[in-house]
Amino acid sequence: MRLTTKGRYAVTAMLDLALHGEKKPISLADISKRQEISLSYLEQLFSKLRGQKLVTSVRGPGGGYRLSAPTSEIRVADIIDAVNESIDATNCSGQGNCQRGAQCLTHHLWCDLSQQIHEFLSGITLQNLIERNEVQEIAARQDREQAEILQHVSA
Amino acid sequence: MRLTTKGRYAVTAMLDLALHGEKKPISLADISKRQEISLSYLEQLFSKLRGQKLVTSVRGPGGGYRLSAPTSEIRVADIIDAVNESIDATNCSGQGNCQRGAQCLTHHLWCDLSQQIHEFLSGITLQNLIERNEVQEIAARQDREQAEILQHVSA
DNA sequence: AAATAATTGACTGTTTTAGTGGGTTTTTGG
DNA sequence: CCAAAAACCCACTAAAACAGTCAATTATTT
Repeated sequence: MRLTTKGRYAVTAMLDLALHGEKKPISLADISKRQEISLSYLEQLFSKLRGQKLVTSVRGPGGGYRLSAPTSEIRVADIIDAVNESIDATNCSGQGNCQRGAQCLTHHLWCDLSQQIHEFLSGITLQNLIERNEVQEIAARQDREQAEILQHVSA
Repeated sequence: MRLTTKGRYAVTAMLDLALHGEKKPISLADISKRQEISLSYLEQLFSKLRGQKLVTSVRGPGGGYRLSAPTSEIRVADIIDAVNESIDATNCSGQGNCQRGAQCLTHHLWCDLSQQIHEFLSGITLQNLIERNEVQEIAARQDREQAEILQHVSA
């Protein structure tokens, strides 16, 4: 099982989209600045997210990405799955052939753990995250910081 | 966060020890055969398990490893920790400095997830695993298989 | 003395991560 | 119409971790 920056970045970027993309599509360049994730890396991630139909894209100036479903219907588990970070904790991908075709001694333990994690992350939608106070506060801070940077540039 | 064969092997080996090591110490060679884990790799793992005082060692013929506590007091989470597979799902090791000293947008989510997993794996002891039917059955199968191999060798 | 088993440490091939860089296409605001 | 904005696509890479091997040494017991 893996949960690395890849999955974390994907969820963070999707949450950024949920917070800012109500009206117009949001460019990866914007997300890159706000969340401090490299643009090229975001492109890779969004290629997968688009493949799994979690977002839709609009090309050209003023374009960017949109969520392809309401925030209350996009679950964290879906996002992590989309970027190929399996939530599966078993070695045999749940097949039960971990020891010469049969189950290894701890097979059931990892199955139970996988299910536990999956239930937890499936129970959390982007909407749930938006409603949290900490998320609101951090988002506000990030918006302030970006506004300051824009001032510096224009000055 | 990572959960790979390293952590899985460690738990499997410890469970093997719990199942077979009631009277005499168990050699890594035995565990290696039963659980099909390379001996050299087991040596690495047990070096760490010993460092965390989860097992004690006895050198020389008839030696091997013993659990250093009753099976009901060794939790799966302890074993995974011991082999350096952090159960922490955050990028900042829980420090909250994921974005230029402040918290990133999804910091709390990963904290919650970490806690969830930790609680789950802390709630399971080796004794709990032993008491499961599937574990008993798989252990019995492994003992049978090893007995057959011994017959082949002597024949 | 010989065999057993832990202990130690260096070394290695492979995979994944976390990117970078360069180019192409599509679209639109001016 | 056209230059710029943005998605899209592909190849490449350094570093780390994983999963393991190999060889040598030390301690203990029969």
